[in-house]
Amino acid sequence: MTQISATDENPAKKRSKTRIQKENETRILLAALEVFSQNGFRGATLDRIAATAKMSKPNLLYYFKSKEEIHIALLTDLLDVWLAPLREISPHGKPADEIGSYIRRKLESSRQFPRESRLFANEMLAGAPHISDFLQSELKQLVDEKAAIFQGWIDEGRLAPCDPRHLLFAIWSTTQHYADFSVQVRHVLGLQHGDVSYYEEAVNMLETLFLGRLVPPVSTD
Amino acid sequence: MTQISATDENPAKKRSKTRIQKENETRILLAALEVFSQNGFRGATLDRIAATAKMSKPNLLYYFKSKEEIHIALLTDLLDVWLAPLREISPHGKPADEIGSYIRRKLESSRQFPRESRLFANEMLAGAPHISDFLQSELKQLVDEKAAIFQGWIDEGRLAPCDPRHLLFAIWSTTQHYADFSVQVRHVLGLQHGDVSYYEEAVNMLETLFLGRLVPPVSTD
DNA sequence: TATCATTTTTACCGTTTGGTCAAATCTCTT
DNA sequence: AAGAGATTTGACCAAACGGTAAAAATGATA
Repeated sequence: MTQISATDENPAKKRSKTRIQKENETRILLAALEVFSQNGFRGATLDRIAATAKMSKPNLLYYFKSKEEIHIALLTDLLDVWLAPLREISPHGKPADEIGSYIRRKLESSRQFPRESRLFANEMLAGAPHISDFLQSELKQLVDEKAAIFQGWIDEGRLAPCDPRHLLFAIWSTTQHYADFSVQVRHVLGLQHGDVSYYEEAVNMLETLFLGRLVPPVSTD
Repeated sequence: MTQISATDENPAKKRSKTRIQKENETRILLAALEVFSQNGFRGATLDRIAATAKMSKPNLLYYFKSKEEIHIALLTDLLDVWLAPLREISPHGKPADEIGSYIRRKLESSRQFPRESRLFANEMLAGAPHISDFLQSELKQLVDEKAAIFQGWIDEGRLAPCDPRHLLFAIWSTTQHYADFSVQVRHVLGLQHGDVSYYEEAVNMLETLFLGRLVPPVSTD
């Protein structure tokens, strides 16, 4: 299985790209994102991607050699975007500020790139056949680094004792949920297709959850 | 698109089932769960399901008329299991007890039925083509009911002000994450394939998160 | 053990799938 | 306007796909 790292670059193999080349590659990747994010790699078909891109299948294959190459191109683009919000966490800020703004960044990322989020989720569900190297190297390293920051805050008593990496899991899952499970969210809230007005409520909920006290410390119970 | 409700029952259409019938249907559903949960409906193939069940494809189709029928059988079985932990939430308990035990039930469900969780997640990512009716009726109704309980606690000052339905989303996402994204969890934690020892840490994290105070109310910042 | 229903297999069908190829068309530069 | 390179198309292919038909094998029962 072909693997990907976040820092992949194609070091000037061929001549610079034509206008048509750039346009069509963009169209193809956009169409492929739509299809892959709904049906996963195996569930997606070149015919469907080509139809979505309003292009013939052989024409599509003129720009990308195979189905897998398209998928890999999408994932490679994704991985940097994926790490960006996490990279920004700084050891110098206040815990509440850093965690709060991380949550807002992740939530904003979910709202802006729901299909990218679902693409990633599909890859996870399939067992990460294309990005297990990335998970074990780049991601693990970055998580270890940021977890150390959290641990520092915990040691200083500025953050409740908890496993920092599981704290990250909780932030990832709650924020990405609004993209990956948006159908469920909308149906349960009684919203129309495409209505993403729930993101404002989501910010409030997650700030209450991660920064506030959900169950009052002194309860009447 | 064929739809499913949680309360589907097949009211004695045919004679009672043979021993072989029961055995083989079980084998097929188990194999199908394995395949569907990894690749989604479109990504799964009858050949692969048959191979996993160690059975010829026509033999498999002797027990289930079509690929969709197998999928529907799996989802139907799933939906009741899915609602069970939520149903148990009682208005008479203490908020912390009720929420805490709900989290533990959901987490236990993730540990015991990770493939079922991924089957559900795949259906969500695909836009819930088979269970949108379920989401809009049974699930929404139950969520409204339980959200009212939470709202009652909020009104009495026993639970921090928050949108109860989004609180449920947060619990769902964090608990199901350990099944749906288990590859990522294991890789980030540096665990081997199949090692699910992280569930103990997960319980601690989620109890701290939902019941405790993550960022101390009075901080040194 | 003969009988009948259940179960399994073999051979197949039409369609979809990922992908190729060569010819035709278009675009850009001179 | 011509030529070269880039782009697009239609015709095609082998394999995989979901599914069928009928015969063969097996199981239960009397």
